[in-house]
Amino acid sequence: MSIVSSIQKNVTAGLSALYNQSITEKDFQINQTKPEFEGDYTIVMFALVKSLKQSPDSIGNQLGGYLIKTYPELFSNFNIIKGFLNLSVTNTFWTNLLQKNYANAGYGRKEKNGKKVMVEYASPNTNKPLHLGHLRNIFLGWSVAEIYKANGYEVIKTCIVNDRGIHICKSMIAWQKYANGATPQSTGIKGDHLVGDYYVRFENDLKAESQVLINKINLGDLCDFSGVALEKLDKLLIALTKLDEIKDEEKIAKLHDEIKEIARNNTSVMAEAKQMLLDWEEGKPAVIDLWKKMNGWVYEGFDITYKRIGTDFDKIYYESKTYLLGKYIVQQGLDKTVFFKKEDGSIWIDLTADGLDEKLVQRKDGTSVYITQDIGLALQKYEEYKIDSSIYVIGNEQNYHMKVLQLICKKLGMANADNIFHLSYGMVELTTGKMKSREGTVVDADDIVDEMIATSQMHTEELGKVKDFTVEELKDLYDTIGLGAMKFYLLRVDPKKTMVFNAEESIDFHGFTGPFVQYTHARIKSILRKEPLANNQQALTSSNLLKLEKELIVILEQYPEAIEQAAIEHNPSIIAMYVFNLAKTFNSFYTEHSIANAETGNKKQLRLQLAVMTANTLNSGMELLGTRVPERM
RNA sequence: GACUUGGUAGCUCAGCUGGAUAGAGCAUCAGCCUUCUAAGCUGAGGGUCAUUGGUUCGAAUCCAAUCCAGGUCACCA
Repeated sequence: MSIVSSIQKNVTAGLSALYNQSITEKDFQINQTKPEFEGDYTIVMFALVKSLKQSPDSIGNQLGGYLIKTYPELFSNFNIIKGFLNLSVTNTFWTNLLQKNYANAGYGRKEKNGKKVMVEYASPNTNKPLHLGHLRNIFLGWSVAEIYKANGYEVIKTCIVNDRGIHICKSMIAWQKYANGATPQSTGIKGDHLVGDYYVRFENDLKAESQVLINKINLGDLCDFSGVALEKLDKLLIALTKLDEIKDEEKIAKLHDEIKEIARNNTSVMAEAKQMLLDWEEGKPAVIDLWKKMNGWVYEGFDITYKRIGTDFDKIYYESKTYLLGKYIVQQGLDKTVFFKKEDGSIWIDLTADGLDEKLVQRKDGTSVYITQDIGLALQKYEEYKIDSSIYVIGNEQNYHMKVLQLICKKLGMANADNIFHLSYGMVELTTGKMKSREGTVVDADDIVDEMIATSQMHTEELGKVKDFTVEELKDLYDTIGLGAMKFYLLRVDPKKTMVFNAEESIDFHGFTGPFVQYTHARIKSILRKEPLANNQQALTSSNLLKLEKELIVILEQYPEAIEQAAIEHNPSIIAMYVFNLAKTFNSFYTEHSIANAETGNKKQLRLQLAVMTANTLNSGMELLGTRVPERM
């Protein structure tokens, strides 16, 4: 049990003994005492004044007196300042805590709780390489998985590959046109990048062709259009002439976007892509073969990246397989009247009673939409692994989609539908604005990883501390530091929030960064190589603890709580902040006090234990962030 | 327009289930390496917590309104 909960318990017991009133733990708060006051933990008396009908100081005095009398092994002293009861914890408590846990590598981690959770992350499309946004997603998913493991869950890491759809057809069309049979082998280009290049090629063609159409439309020439598209265009153009007078720029831009969309859909290249999608669904061998070939290149490319950044999956799902299950479930749901069919044959669910709209789950031509396969997959996950809960690491632009998905699962009677959790994370923006693939401002994952590793190499060489390392050891160290910096940078921010990626800041290895934490660890290991801690040490007599010694133990005591909180909030940044705080405190301690030349043998022993426990905890915490810590750097 | 998320130091972020004088890192300035790794440490300056009102012993935190910014509202995925 954490010290705060012990105090909570003791205070509740004390209050009921003193006042014969049942005060619960929610009726008062325990905070850490501010450094300018004496004491370790503070209880605010004001909250109790009303129910106990006494002055804050009087309650404080009685409660403080009771606590040190009743729990002398825990509390040594108290004082009251302006209604705040400050409690001092005995040195014995702190040294005992240190003695008990310093050598425990699993400190802070919980026993298995028998529950299974699935974490879905990464989930890329197979038409272009991974970018910075994917990295945030992947690091988050991995870290949350580790954090859940540390909390006693059995975790299954999974990934749904969006390998089917118009996007991959676009790459295929452009490849057929321009590639002359080029392959990753023949060009030396990583598979995912090669396929991505042809996707860009397609988009360029599409842009050029649609621009011609837009120009004609702007001149009032609609001869390229017919049917529904023509009708829509007519309406848009009329709306535009009206708005020109009002000068609502936002609305005008919106209308122009709609025109652009119609133009894009009316191009010959788009028609080719759509035809290819139909051919794919019909299973035309030539299309399927090409699809398999190009997807294969992408997977090879992804695998290289995954391996490099140290991520993997226990199970990979493919959309090309799950969509059929989705359609099957939609049929079943139709029989159960969860869904209903419209006259044109399309299938919908009515969510208006839940404050949402009607949502299409299957097109009139019988093909599945995005949510169809998600329904199938959600069910399949539960049936295949008998999981208790399911975490989806997906960007916040899909909040609505996930809300709908969860609701549908519930209506279909899925047992654990309430335990679907959407870990909704914010976009990664650049200092120059948003990343937009169409404008080529996307930061490529492989590039940025290269850059981070190169930077770590540069710094390491400049400092020249590991000149005796072998080539392999050096390479491993550069990877450890470069990736450590990268992961820490992306994980140190609350996942929910949009974050700004500052290229200059990201390669800074000082301050609130991964390398700072890694450095602290290496520093401790260096001491321990010279001053190994003997195993069979007698119990320490709890002499006076210095301020920084105690501060370190106090922070170490909070680690289990941090692990727990990180899981509750699905938030690795709690661990990042914790580990930084611990490293910072150790560094202050390190410069103030010598370990090797401590004043007494007893002190040396205590400080070595502190060093060992700090190193263990830094290692453990960084592991939860998917990051290694080096022995030397 | 509806729904939703955010606005805290020059920049990037903590703090938000109400508590004492609002914190880090970067950047700026001033110091510290013949003793355990200076990727470190110490100190200084830097704030109308978007604005206004309310709730109360006490508000960055809760409530309301307003302003600003992002996201969603597809028979795309």
